[in-house]
Amino acid sequence: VNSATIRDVARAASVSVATVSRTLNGIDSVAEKTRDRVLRAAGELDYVPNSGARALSTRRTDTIGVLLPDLHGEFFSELIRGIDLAARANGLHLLLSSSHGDPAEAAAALRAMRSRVDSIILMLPQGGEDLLFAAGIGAGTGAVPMVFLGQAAAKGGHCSLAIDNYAGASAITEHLLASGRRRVAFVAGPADNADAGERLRGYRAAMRRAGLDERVVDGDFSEQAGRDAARHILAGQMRPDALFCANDMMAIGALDALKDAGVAVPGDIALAGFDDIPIARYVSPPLTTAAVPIAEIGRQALECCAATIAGRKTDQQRTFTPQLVVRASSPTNSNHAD
Amino acid sequence: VNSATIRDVARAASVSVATVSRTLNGIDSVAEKTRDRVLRAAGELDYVPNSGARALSTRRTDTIGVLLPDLHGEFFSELIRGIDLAARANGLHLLLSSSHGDPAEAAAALRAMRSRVDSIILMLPQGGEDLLFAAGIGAGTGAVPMVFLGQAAAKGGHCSLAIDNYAGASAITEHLLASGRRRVAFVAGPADNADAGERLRGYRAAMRRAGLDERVVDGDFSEQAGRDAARHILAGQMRPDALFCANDMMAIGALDALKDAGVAVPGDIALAGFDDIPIARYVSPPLTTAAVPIAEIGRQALECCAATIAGRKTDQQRTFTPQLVVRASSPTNSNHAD
DNA sequence: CTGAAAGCGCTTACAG
DNA sequence: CTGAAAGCGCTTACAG
Repeated sequence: VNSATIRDVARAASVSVATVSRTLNGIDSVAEKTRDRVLRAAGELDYVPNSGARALSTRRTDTIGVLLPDLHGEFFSELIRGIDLAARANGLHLLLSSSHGDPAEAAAALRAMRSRVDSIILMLPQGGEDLLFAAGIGAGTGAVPMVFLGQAAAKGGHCSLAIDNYAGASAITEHLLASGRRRVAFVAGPADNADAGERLRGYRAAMRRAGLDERVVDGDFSEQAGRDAARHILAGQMRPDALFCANDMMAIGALDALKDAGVAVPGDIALAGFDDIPIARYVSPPLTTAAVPIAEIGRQALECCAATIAGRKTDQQRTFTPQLVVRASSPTNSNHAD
Repeated sequence: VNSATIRDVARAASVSVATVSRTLNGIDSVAEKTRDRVLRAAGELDYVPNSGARALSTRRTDTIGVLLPDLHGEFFSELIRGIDLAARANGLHLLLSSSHGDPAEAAAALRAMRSRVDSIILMLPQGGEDLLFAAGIGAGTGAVPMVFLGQAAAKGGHCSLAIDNYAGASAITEHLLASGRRRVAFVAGPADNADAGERLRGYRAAMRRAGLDERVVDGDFSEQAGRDAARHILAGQMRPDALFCANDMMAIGALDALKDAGVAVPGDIALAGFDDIPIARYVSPPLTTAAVPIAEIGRQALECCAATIAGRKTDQQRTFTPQLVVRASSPTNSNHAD
């Protein structure tokens, strides 16, 4: 790769490299005429500063690292889109990586990112946050500022953007109950996932308040888990009249299994999910869910990074409350005859 | 950011920085004892080489740039996932960017990426390829090797992975005709999109071979465009008995609009899409489509980058033929009474 | 307003 | 087998 260097530009414009640097960085007073000459030379040579060299002297990479547990599906797609949008607006690059749910892998990825980014947006698969800090990552002054996604509490002065899963799950459950359902079952997410835990807690609290027994089936956020859960429930004796899945993907899987089994939704069983991923409105019947502003969270995460880099603020915790979206899978005025 | 530098490690191990470098890079003969000492020191200091500095002397960044027209939806999500998978396997980082369909923006992004990556995977929105080369990007010896996605022809020794859209669209159209449909309408993709153009060509050829009139409605790959197209067609006089959308998202939009209008699918109108994005099988009825191995293409694109960097090969053109997937939206034995 | 020079943290011939 | 030194391409006090 033989691109032009700052020296080539300096030579072409008959100035020192210092002057080229100053001109291109828009700082310092550079004579109008000199400036023009430099700019023209840079343009003709199609000069683009070498980012590695620049990073070496400025200690800024203008890059944000993004570490996600997975890159699969609509949720992460939306999140990345939101992050990308804000990154472009801030002139920042994005270094993307996924940890595939393995905390050790996440730690390794974080370490590899260290010198390549100014800040990191990360979403940890499990309660891996502690693990991370135990590994010495994120602590100390030498640490890269981080923005945690989906964790209720920010540690050591880092930003954190969380979803009020408890409130969202309570709202969904209450809606199902208000529509006349009584035997509301819940399909849980991964046991070690904080978001999933809160959703479970929200469901439980709402059932308790209504004086009803809870019914929890295991799941792992995958569409297949939803399918399995639905089958499991149909095989049991006390068939529920409503099924609340901890995320939309599982609800979609469950919907499929229910249809296969000839169970009417919402006629026999009302169905609800969580997230409001784009597909949610296209399945049939459209899915009731708790809408999480995914792209917006991504955008704010990036803005948080940008602010931290710019030295404007350091930490900040924000919680997004999901909005109940009632669709045909669980109509409000349930004509459900029990 | 005060991470340990190679000098710190050298000091701690009582050797020169050259020896540390050699040890960590696994090259050259380093005495067993020295090696152990260096490794221990590096471990204790949690040393990670500064990537910018390393890139400066090796001219390798171990990073692959990915430039996509958009980051929205399942298609790109799958693609990125495939790329990421292979990147991890090859110890490569991913720098992600989207051009939002603007060729000028794409050129700027490419330029900004230049010094940050060893190779670039890019998918151009329009016939922007020519535009790119006209802008001097990708030409010459100083150029970063690129892998083109979705373009039939590789330029200047770059790799290219393409989809045989023509074959896929022909197959879909022939399937619809074979199931007894005669008035097959086509909802086109963006006029300036090469993939979309080929799909249109495939549809046209199949209709011509069958001696039938074509019927093309404009679209742009968005779900909304599919909805609009369906409405447009229902408003017309000659109502088609099959609708073939240039991609799944439009088919899903069309499906929604058809349902709203009380039109039975496939009873009144058979429906087909293209891509086989994950949602395709979850809509009701499940969508007939031409399956494109999206993640696999992403994986191979990355492998192509890796191979080029390693100096193994330079160019290569591969074409993937989509596979016809018949689902309930257009059953083979159509009980369609015309 | 501009230039010479040091320094950012690495790698790699070149000696020894 | 190991070290001293040059060099990668930038930025930034420090002089002038």
